[in-house]
Amino acid sequence: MNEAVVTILQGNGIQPSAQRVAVGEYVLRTEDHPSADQVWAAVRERFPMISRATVYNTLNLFVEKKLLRELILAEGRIVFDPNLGPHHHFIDEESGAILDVPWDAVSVDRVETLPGMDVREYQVVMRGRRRAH
Amino acid sequence: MNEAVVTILQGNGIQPSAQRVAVGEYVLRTEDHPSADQVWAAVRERFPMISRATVYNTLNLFVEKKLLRELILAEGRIVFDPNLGPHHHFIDEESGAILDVPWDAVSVDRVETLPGMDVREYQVVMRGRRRAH
DNA sequence: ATACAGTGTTAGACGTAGTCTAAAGCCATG
DNA sequence: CATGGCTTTAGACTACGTCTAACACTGTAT
Repeated sequence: MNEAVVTILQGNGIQPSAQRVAVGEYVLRTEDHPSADQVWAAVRERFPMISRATVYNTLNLFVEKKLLRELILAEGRIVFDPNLGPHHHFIDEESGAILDVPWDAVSVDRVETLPGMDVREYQVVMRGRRRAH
Repeated sequence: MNEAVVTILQGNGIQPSAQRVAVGEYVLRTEDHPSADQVWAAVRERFPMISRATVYNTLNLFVEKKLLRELILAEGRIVFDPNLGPHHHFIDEESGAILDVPWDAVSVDRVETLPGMDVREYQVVMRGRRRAH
């Protein structure tokens, strides 16, 4: 078992079972924005007998305990983002890949003053093509 | 048959069948952001024998012909937005309602200069609570 | 050691959203 | 009124996610 992940789980009030650690080892480290079934597939490579329900339960538990954030911006699916700090998202229309965009890379104004709305959080969602830079 | 809708469909190269006009009468006028099944339910009230597949086919046709825009920001579902001009979106966390926010109500800077990304379109997605104003 | 309680895991059933398919219907044209 | 092309239909199918009920594991009290 990975000690670092065990510590993170315990620090957030989660019993570190073998299955939860296996899910955490993958999903808390990845730079991707995997869907639940992608997490299931990745974890099964090292833990072949883990069940679908356990992976879904564990992901929902991690979201509840704020180890992951749920994003709803890819094609009709929920994906998970271990990057908890505020940031924006860029979706590559060619591959469907979701990239993080640093919070300070774009600036947004006047969100706080919208009439009739208490904005608790916001982000810019961009779509386009990746290119060489 | 609603003449205005018939004209819109014909002007966009769509044969105005009775079913397509019925879908158009609802979805091209609404201020809501209905899901496909909500459109199906609404249209069936006046056209009870219309099939699910026809509604889905028609919505996809409208999107392809640019009469509707597809949004992927509600809870795991695709919704349709007849407001084609650029605008932002506010999601009321209490009710799940999606509200349009005028393009000029917020300002966004430096999107064009992101290294490695050709941004073709973008929008600000806000979440929070509605309040009296 | 043994029983028990509480937590976690499992397979599979289920619900919902959306797509696909094959057959049938409609309608303009010759 | 036969033909061909487009449209619609019901239902099968797929994918994603949740739920359920049984089972397994762990730790504590006896």
